[in-house]
Amino acid sequence: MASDQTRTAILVAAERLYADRGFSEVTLRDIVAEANVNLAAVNYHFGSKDELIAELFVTRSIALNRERLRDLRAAEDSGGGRADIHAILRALVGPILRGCLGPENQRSAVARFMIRASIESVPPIRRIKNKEIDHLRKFAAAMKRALPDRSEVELFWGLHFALAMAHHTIRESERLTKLSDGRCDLDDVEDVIARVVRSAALGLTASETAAKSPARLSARETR
Amino acid sequence: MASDQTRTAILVAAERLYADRGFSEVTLRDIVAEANVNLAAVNYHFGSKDELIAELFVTRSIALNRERLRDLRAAEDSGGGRADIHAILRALVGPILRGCLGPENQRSAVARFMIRASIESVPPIRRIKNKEIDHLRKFAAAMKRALPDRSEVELFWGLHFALAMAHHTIRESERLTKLSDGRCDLDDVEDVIARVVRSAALGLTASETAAKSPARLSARETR
DNA sequence: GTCTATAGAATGATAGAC
DNA sequence: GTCTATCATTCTATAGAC
Repeated sequence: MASDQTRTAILVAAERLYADRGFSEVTLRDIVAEANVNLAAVNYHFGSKDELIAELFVTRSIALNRERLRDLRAAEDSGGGRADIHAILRALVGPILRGCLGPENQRSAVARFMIRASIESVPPIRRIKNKEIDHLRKFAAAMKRALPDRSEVELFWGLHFALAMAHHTIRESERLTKLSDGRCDLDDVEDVIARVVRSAALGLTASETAAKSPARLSARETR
Repeated sequence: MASDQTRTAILVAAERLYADRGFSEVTLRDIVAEANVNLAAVNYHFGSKDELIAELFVTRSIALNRERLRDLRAAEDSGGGRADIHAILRALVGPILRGCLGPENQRSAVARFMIRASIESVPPIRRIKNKEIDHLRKFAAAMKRALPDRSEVELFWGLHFALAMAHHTIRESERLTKLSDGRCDLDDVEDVIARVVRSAALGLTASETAAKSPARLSARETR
């Protein structure tokens, strides 16, 4: 049972250090020093540095996905099995944005770790992300119920763009703040969520005819 | 002058290997073997592994930014100093999407390198990206000329979301293909560009009143 | 100036004693 | 399960040949 103590100590120390400094800047020796355990303990309990990162990320991803699905179910239940498209998109992007944005000092080690995982795309994390497709399919299905007249291709693109805006906002929050001289307020998380949801929903509900306009031929004379 | 040969050989080999395997999977020894030069030559010509990556990325970024600005100028010139918002957004996201999407076998080592740079966000590349703000300001200014009635905050968010959709599509193209069972065609680059431009422009031109709706209070009972 | 050979410091991983 | 000692590999730095 002493094993569990060591194991947990490593996980806690690793998450804190990765959140603060990033994956590439933290060595196994840093982690074992912070956790007050032996260097070989990491390899014994997790197998490798990559598997340690993977375990951390899997744990946090499961919690995030559970939160998303709870919000989605709540939205569909309150709509009698068919949720509003805004509520669906809000369930998709709300939890991750709430965890990763907001005033600096309020962000937990958990959220800061997830930001790192989003920014520094290391191999073990990429492998896990590729398995999230089943989870996303549940949202695609809910969107189909909300907008039965939309083609599935359009729905997939809308889902994709919603995630794009949410993740990019997390990844590049610093740049957006600088670019706008602080006028874009990234600490107002609910405002950010509303913007992402509104923008993604607009693309899904606006008249489709504009999509195939010949505008694509303008402004290009070379190549 | 033999220096230039060695230098160039290192750059060519490094770009090819990084494009194929990713930054974390390629060692300096792999690069010097591919380039048929000595290990220390890398340090002599570039100082460190990070500076080699930085030089590669800077070169490619400059070329990309030049292409973007050329498209932007062309759009503004043909509109008498005020371009259509669609043309501006197209100049912003078109060049990078054309370089990084399209049929697998048509993607050059250059484009594949830029994809890697976009996916595996290593420290030297992050540092450079943070300096791109001046470049983006030129697009923000053009957007202000195109939509003088829009608040600057809205314009910055629109610019940000356009980049979000473009970059996320490059990063997660594989996942979108799998999620949609191949129904979202990422080889049709001009269609992807049209979708991104349309979606971003919609958010900027649609009636603003919806942005601050009370919908943000729905579907959340906990936390 | 240009490049090579070689040494140094640090990292992830492992074998084997306890 | 835990720990010490050690390995192979990596990036970096430098002395000195051409």
